[in-house]
Amino acid sequence: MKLSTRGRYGLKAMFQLALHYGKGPIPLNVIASQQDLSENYLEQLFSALRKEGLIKSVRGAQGGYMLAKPPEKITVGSVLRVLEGNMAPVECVIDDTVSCDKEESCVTKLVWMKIKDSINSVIDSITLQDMLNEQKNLGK
Amino acid sequence: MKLSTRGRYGLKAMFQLALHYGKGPIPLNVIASQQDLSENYLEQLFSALRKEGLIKSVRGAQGGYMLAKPPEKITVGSVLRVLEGNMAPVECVIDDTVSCDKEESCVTKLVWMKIKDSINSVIDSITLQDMLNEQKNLGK
DNA sequence: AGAATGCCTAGTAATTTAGTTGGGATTACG
DNA sequence: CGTAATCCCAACTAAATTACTAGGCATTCT
Repeated sequence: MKLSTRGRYGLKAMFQLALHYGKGPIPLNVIASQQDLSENYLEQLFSALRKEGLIKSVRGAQGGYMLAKPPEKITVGSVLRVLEGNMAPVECVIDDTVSCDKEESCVTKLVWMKIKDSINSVIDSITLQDMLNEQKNLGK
Repeated sequence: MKLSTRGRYGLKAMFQLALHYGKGPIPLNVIASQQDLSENYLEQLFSALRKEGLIKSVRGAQGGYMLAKPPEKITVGSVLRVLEGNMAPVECVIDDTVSCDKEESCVTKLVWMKIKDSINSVIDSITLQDMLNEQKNLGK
């Protein structure tokens, strides 16, 4: 049960934007080369993040990307959900609609729900600002 | 970040074995047909579970599989780790050895560790016996 | 005008997942 | 004793997903 590169690259890139928050846009190629990623691939991730309102872009020369909101308003969960889809371990616990035809009394479903809730409570409780703070502590 | 069918099928099958614990072996084809799965595929999962000592087999006619330990001694975590590998969301937090070349002060790694710890604390706290108990409650 | 950017869609290569096939070994039962 | 029921194992294949790559258009700063 692994995250894909979308979540991994994406969160790291968002953190870069957070480090630069308030100082104007950063072009994609800068982030891509800092992290040694394909610029075109990262672009796809940023496109999704932009459509969901987490970042905004400035087109044209001297353009680039920046956070659409201050780092304390962006949770890790919101980033990961854009890039990875909902963070449920199985389809049947994504939302509350009954999706599992067979079993009304499915015990494994209870397990999957507990896993889902636990993941979500972690990722929704961490903001980019928290990560910035942790970065400072690591430096010391 | 989804579980594969290995974890999903496998846990459900282990639960079936738990329901039958103490009553002799159940043949694979019974479980496979109950859950409408390929017998041969399920066999691969059981082979792994057997090698890890979670279930044991009786060969020959009237043979089958049974739990190797009572349901209260088998955690969901031990089952999922056999079938899905370690349950870390990224490679770099699987064990304590330094695997990430670049960054000593990698903030995203802290996030991944928190996710990992939270998943593991959930799955290690649920046993097959807990699932049996929950089943009873659902019935009421 | 031209260079530096973002925007978009479609293609493709690599990897992983989810099986399938088929033959062998063991054992209960008639 | 022989046959059917079972587990055991390894190799193959098909399908799906992931991770890019390619390339052209749109916008804007200088």
